[in-house]
Amino acid sequence: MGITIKDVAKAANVSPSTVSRVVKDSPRISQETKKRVRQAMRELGYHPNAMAQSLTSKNTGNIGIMLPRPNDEEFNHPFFPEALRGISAVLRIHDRDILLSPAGNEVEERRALQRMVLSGKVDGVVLLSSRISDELITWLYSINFPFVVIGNPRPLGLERVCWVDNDNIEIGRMITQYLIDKGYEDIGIITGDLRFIVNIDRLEGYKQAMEAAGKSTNRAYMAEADVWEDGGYNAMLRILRNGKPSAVVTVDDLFAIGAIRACRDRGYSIPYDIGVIGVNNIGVDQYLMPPLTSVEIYAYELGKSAAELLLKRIEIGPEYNDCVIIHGRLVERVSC
Amino acid sequence: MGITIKDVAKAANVSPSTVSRVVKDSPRISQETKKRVRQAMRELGYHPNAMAQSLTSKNTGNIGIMLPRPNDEEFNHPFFPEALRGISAVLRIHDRDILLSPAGNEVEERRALQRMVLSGKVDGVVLLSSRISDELITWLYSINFPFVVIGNPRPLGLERVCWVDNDNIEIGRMITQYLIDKGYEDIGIITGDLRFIVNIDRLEGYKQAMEAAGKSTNRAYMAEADVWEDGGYNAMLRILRNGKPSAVVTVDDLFAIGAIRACRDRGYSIPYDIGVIGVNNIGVDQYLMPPLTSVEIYAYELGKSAAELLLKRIEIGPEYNDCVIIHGRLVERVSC
DNA sequence: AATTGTAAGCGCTTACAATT
DNA sequence: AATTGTAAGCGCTTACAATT
Repeated sequence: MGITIKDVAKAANVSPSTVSRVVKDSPRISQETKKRVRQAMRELGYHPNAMAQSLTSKNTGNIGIMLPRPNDEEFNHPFFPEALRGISAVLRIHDRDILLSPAGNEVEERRALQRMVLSGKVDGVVLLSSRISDELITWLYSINFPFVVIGNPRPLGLERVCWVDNDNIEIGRMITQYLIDKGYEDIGIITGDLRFIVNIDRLEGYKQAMEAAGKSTNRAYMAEADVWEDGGYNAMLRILRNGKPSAVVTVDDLFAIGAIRACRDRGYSIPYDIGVIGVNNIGVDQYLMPPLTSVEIYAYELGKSAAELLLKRIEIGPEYNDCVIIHGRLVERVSC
Repeated sequence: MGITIKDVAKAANVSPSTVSRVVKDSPRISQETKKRVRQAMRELGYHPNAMAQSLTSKNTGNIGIMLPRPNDEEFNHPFFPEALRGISAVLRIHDRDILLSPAGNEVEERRALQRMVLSGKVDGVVLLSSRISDELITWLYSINFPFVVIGNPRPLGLERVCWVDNDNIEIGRMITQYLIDKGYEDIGIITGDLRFIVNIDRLEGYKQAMEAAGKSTNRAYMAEADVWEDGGYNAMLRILRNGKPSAVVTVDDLFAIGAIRACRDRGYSIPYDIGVIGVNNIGVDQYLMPPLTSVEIYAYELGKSAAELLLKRIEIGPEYNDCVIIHGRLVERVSC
């Protein structure tokens, strides 16, 4: 700390602007000068001051990420580190850093985002949370700030947002169809919070597949889970109070894990008495008893594509917008 | 974007310095002036430019976090989101943001840290990775930059580093002792990579407990696992090739999950043929078959304490240093 | 003594001018 | 035409001066 462009300039016997140009490797500077300046930089241990650079150049090199709120249970889902990995992979190449603004609740979240954006700490934002409220999206949209959402902003009817998502209706259909093809008769479903589009869509896919197979959906075999394993456990218990489905579609592996436990606690064995299928293909799936059939949703790719779209959006400007849909792949194991 | 302190000054009919003081709620400004200036700020939609503030005030409001490298398998361990939650919880209160520098490998990691620090993008750093090489620690130490490590820097012999950790020798002792008390005879162990202090320590605890009980440790029943479930699976298989221990200590639940599967694949049932115990008390533990006995290590608290120490270190200066040791708590379930 | 303003400076970038 | 320098400016902070 302390060595500035001026010190280097003096040492290399050039003007500060020349040093600045050498730092950015400008073609306007001759090779000999560059050599001399770089030499001086090395000798003095010069490092550009990022804040000064940002102030003058108007870009920060930072991308803001809105994770689910750390207070929410969502935060602990393996999806997020995986998506974050994907984002990191591309930001790394472009020499950008990630800025996280810790927020405990919805109000803080909105304020955190506004501060990040309005105080100029980031060049763009990725909204990595299905619960992300329309509010954040519409606001960013309205001020024309670069952002991309991981999830489907379809209900907002905004034409030019960048987004990346799985085809969750398709995934709902896929897992339901798989059970149907296996010959299961009465197929129930455990969804997550139905204020999330991802859950609405997977449920919709389930309904479509059931209908296409000429099966009626039975409300007694449908339950909305709240939080992960416990939520899945309780939801399954509620279903079992109404009767015994032959199989159960679950919109998330963590729900499936809870549901399986509930079945077992009621004396049912998986997959013989009840088949169970999940979504996400999380790490433990193949080590569960029985190994859980699931859908790989490619969270890493989701993150990667999101970062790529955002970078393009930043570079090209508001006239750019695009979306990427990533298809799931069923991973067959033995739980159904 | 666009509204500066000067615009507000003009609108409120004061000087820029007055506006600046109002922003920081300086006691040197009268209530009436504050009111008037704030009014103007609201009307114009003023937001302070964070970069300019940082440039002049010499602090950024950002804390850098070195997560394990996203390319490493470690990155996907539930420990990290949990520790991150704890860090977030305290940074939120102090209105600080988190800066992550994506790094794919060791070299990039070092460069990322150096850039973060030397370019002045952060006021302090938390090293959240047991593999974090001494190099990073000793460097930060040598330049007197505020940092805290989650993990035990003991081998470096640096006197004044801030750190936070479990007592991993104690944890190793605790889980081994638990098996001994349960009457298990031949107790093996699956450790992780022994270049990590956490693993060395837990192994040490195991040895201490065995010795104290007058049991000899059997190299045939000791294995080093590489990556998580698969690593635990393979390690257990290697042990079973040498014979059948009556129980196995595992330094991580993910290893335990793999190990249990390996036992089952060889026809052994848990806990009747082989007892298994893990460490970390991850979310799925109680939903496993059988539910896994483990040790709660309070990753959230670890993160929280780390952030608190770091903030103090930043505020007070290099003469401050402290460490926090968080004790594990055994969570009894049915796997042993 | 309490309140406000002046002006320099933080460390860069970049339009424009100057030099060869 | 190729290379370098001058100087203003980015949006703040803060020591010091000035005013009441």
